[in-house]
Amino acid sequence: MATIQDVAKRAQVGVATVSRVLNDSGYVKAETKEKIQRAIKELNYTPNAVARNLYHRKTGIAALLVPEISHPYFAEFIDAAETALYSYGYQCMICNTWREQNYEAHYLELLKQQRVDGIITGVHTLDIDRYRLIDRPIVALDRQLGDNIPCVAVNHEKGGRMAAEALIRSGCRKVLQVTGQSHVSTPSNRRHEIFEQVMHENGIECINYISKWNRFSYTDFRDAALEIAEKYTDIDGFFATDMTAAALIHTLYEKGRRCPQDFSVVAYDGTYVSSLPYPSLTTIVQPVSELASSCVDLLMKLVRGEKPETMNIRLDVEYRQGSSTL
Amino acid sequence: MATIQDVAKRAQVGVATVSRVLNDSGYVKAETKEKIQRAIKELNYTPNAVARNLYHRKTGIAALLVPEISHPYFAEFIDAAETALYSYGYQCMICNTWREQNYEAHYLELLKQQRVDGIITGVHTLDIDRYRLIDRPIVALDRQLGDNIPCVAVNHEKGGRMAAEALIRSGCRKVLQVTGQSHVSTPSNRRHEIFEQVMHENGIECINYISKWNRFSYTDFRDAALEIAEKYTDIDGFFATDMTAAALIHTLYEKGRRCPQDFSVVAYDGTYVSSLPYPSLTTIVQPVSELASSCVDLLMKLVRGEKPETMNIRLDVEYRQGSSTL
DNA sequence: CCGTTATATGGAACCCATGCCATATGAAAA
DNA sequence: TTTTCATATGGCATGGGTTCCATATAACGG
Repeated sequence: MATIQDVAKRAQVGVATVSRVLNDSGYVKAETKEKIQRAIKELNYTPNAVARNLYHRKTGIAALLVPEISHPYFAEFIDAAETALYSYGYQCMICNTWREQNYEAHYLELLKQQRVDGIITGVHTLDIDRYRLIDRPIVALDRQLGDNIPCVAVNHEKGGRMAAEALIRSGCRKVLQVTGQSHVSTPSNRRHEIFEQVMHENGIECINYISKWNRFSYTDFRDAALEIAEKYTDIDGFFATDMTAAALIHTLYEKGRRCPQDFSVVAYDGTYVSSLPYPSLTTIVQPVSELASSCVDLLMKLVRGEKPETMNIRLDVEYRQGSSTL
Repeated sequence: MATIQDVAKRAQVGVATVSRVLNDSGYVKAETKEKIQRAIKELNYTPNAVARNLYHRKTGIAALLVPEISHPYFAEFIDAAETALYSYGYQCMICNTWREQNYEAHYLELLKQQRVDGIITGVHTLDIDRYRLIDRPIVALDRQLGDNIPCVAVNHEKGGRMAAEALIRSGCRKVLQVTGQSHVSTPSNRRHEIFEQVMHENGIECINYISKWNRFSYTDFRDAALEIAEKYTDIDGFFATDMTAAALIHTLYEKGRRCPQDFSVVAYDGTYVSSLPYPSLTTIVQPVSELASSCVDLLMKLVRGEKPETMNIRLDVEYRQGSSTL
């Protein structure tokens, strides 16, 4: 590919003058400018951003670490984050960690090498300490990564409470919630603690089913739903994320149990998945787009060297009534 | 951040020697090596990939152009592509074009500047000519971009035929297919031509409904489904992509029409969405992961400067029986 | 003991831009 | 006429690595 030297040679000027034209800075005679622009076109020249980035010590790239891109929650998150980054003139790199420490660690190292200007991490497997050594701006989604890394999340306490209350209103007497198997304590796990607490306060038995999958795959959800259907025949209320909730409804339907007549379901997340099953899901909705743009806004602040007003952003959840509860 | 100069100074050696240690090349005394590694650790030094990339004239980055990240088809595609790229030691940049020429053009320019090593494009809005000037390796998903850009797609003719035959087997007498509004002729549009053709061969009336949305949003799909439900009351067979098919089933159900008793539906794509509605969808499945890894394999070949054996890769589609047809 | 080779290290050009500084010209001000 | 300033342009250090080449010492065979 042509370089600025080639352009300078062809236009018979110095590289500095070409640079001035490229960046529209300093004095350049109109005539000279034309000559240079002609040379640029003739050579199909495009400035090398790598060289620019080296000089300016910034890349214009931000990275997103997610456990799984095709999970609807993260797909929507990435979608919104990319759009927000674009509006800041930033490009977006994605890193799929598959919930594995190795991937996460390797990617962090890679991103540090690539000198990305900032990182938004939505993964939870790696130790906090590993993040300390990455001296780039970082924003965490749904995870507390120490004192100097801001955390963006929704109000999961409220979400867990809303879910519990919806099932109680729906008349449930014995409920089950499907929880993740996360080792680290994340804000999002709080919803399960609150959910259980509210149930106990109301004298309702609450079973915690710990999911075993670590891939987003409908067949895994179905398998879990089948196991639940066989093991717990007397549950009349479920709390799970969108996809698992959908799998539960379908699986139990095949066992002859109708939702919402025989049992109720409250889902969590509120991705488009919640409108697909029949009956449609009553869901606690996370404002994914707002989460993403908050992360990006915050990250851009860090990139500019500004101090964020708060290290903990908590957005509100929303209750969306579907047909899976009474 | 520390540079190789800092490391050299601290270890009291030349930068060349440090470089040798970093790249494990040439001769370095064990003692010196240790000294250098100590300095690296003490300074928390990480080599600057931007500088490396500049010298080597390659970035180790590939870019994915997609119309919309959160669309399940593309989310799964990106997911698989990222994984494949990772196995080649490549990082993945994503660009959301929202089906707009401006975004697509702007991103192409940006990617050229950033000197990404390769581009996989899954978007169709921009003129072919614009791709000629991007002298980087490109692979196109589902689109013919001239003679020297390879195209990866599924056998859409077969897909369209299978869909038609499924509806015929299901006893349909008047069918409707929901098509995109694409201006450019893409391999994927072929399925609609074949579908219509097969219907006519069998003396079955076929209506083409051209979708108006250009965002992936369930409410848009529902609106379209509502319009269809009201305008065409005598249709007993539908052909549409997963999400639209789901919306049709739900909307018609609310109008008192049961699937598959009163009408049949064949969906296209075969993302996880097809397992969510009730009844589950009979679908023509595109092997999205294989499409993605084919694109990546092909792109890596181009990056290495090899000539691909074929400029047209066609993968097979699969018929998956659900409960939305008889 | 000397020429040859393996080992060990550093200097400097190179990758491709940017932008400071030096230099040169023409015009306006003094 | 001389000083001053706006205009115009080019040279070169800089950013942070890599690698070729030059140089130096130690080990080895003859």
